[in-house]
Amino acid sequence: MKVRTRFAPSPTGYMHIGNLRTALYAYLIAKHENGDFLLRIEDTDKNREVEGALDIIYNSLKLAGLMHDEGPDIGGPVGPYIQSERVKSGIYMEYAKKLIEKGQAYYCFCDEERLSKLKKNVNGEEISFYDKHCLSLSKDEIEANLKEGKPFVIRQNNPTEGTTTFNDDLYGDITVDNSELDDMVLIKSDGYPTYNFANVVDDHLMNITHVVRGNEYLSSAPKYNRLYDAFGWDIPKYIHCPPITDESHHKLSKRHGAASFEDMINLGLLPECILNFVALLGWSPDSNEEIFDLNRMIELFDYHRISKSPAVLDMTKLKWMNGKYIENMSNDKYLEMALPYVEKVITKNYDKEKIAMCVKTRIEVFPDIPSKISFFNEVEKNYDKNLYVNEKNKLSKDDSIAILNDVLPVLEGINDFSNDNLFAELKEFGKSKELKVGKLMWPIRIALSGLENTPAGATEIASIIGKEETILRIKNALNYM
RNA sequence: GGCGCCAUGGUCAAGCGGUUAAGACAUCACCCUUUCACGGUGGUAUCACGGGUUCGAUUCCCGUUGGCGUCACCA
Repeated sequence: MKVRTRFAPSPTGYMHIGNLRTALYAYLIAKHENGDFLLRIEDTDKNREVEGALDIIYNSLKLAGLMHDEGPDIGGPVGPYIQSERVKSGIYMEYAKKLIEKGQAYYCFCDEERLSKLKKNVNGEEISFYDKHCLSLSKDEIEANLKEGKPFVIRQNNPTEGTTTFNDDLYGDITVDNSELDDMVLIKSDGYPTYNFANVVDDHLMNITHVVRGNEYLSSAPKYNRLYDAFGWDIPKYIHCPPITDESHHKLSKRHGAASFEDMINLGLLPECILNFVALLGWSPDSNEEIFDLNRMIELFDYHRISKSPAVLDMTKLKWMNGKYIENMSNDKYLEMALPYVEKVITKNYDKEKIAMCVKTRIEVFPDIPSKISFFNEVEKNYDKNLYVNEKNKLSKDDSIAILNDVLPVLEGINDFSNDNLFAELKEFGKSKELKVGKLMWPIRIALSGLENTPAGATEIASIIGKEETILRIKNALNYM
């Protein structure tokens, strides 16, 4: 049988990073076996509709490169792929009624008031459990209520004794007492199905073979199994994924800063890097590889190696990885992405490509660029004069002043300001003064940049800003001291 | 609170009865160097605890502790 997986988000308006990983794993499971990956929209809660949410889902998947084979936008043989549209055809109600006939579900007319009486408060948390009140309604009573137009829901009828077992490919067999199984609502009073019901019906109707989802569904999975059994349907393989958390082991939330795919994109992280990183949060390949593109992931992916325990998202490593991606980029692609950031701060007529190349191995995200290169455009006024003291080179401030004074006429005499030539000439000059290259270059670099750390050496900077500016900056430095 | 799941360094993790307990990020030291970064070498640091089972447990079983999830007409 062909492997078919699905990503089934509800349109909430953003792509949580855990969701993205779920989508990725579902995609990889399918593609590793040349199967189908489908997109289904679970919009059965009309109160939570968010405008533009659908576009965010499409755009995120596209950006991540997770192209679906069937979905609302491209159609497919088992559509429609939006649950609110499926509702219109009446399928959920139809299947719910089948369940009622089988005695596996029943009408419930309880109102909110009665329901609220069933609630208990445990440690400040509201907990409810339905008491099967409406299960005992006679056929006549039900008919009368229905005829009267009384609002109703349809509930699953779960046994109160015995146990139910389901199997997850990662977690193995999990058995729970049926007394734990609440009679959950299948069809809401507005006629829409709940997630609990719709996902079972649709996964079956769409021939899904592997159900991939977060492990917050682990505790309701037995109830889903009872639904499959009641219908006589084959139960798909379950793969419940562990959560991704923040440093304090809480679920990543919006306030954490970067909980969603778009948050991370906005931070300047590359989509392919985010995908790569997130794949490794809860899964690892057989080999020691850890930087790979989507195609390589498809090759390597074995879902049996997905971990069962939660993973903390480490921003530091994510950024490190992004730096690796930038480093490994072709120069053409790199320049295309870097240049806009360079142009933001460099207004003078310098070689912007050269400047961009200076920072290629020194940035983690593109937005790091401006702060690293702004000195090319202009030296910060009141920089710290103590920078002219450098212990490692045994350099005092007076040494620096002397070097700058000595080197000024030398530079004035050089016309070829290419890096190679400058370096050669200055090295030669240093030799005559018995100055080590490091010691000689230090004050020059400080004078040209006003910074302790720069993305380029003294002569590289000089070659970029040119002779005139180099000499000007050294004179300014001397005046400043 | 009931039920369920989970538990290897600060973090991601490999391991699936016998290992000097991989690798990566972070961290520290040194090397390289025209500063920083990159790169290189090396170091510090992990099997939550207590019982079993076994000739032998990080690995299997039970318990404890801790964390997380769930208990909606949300998904």
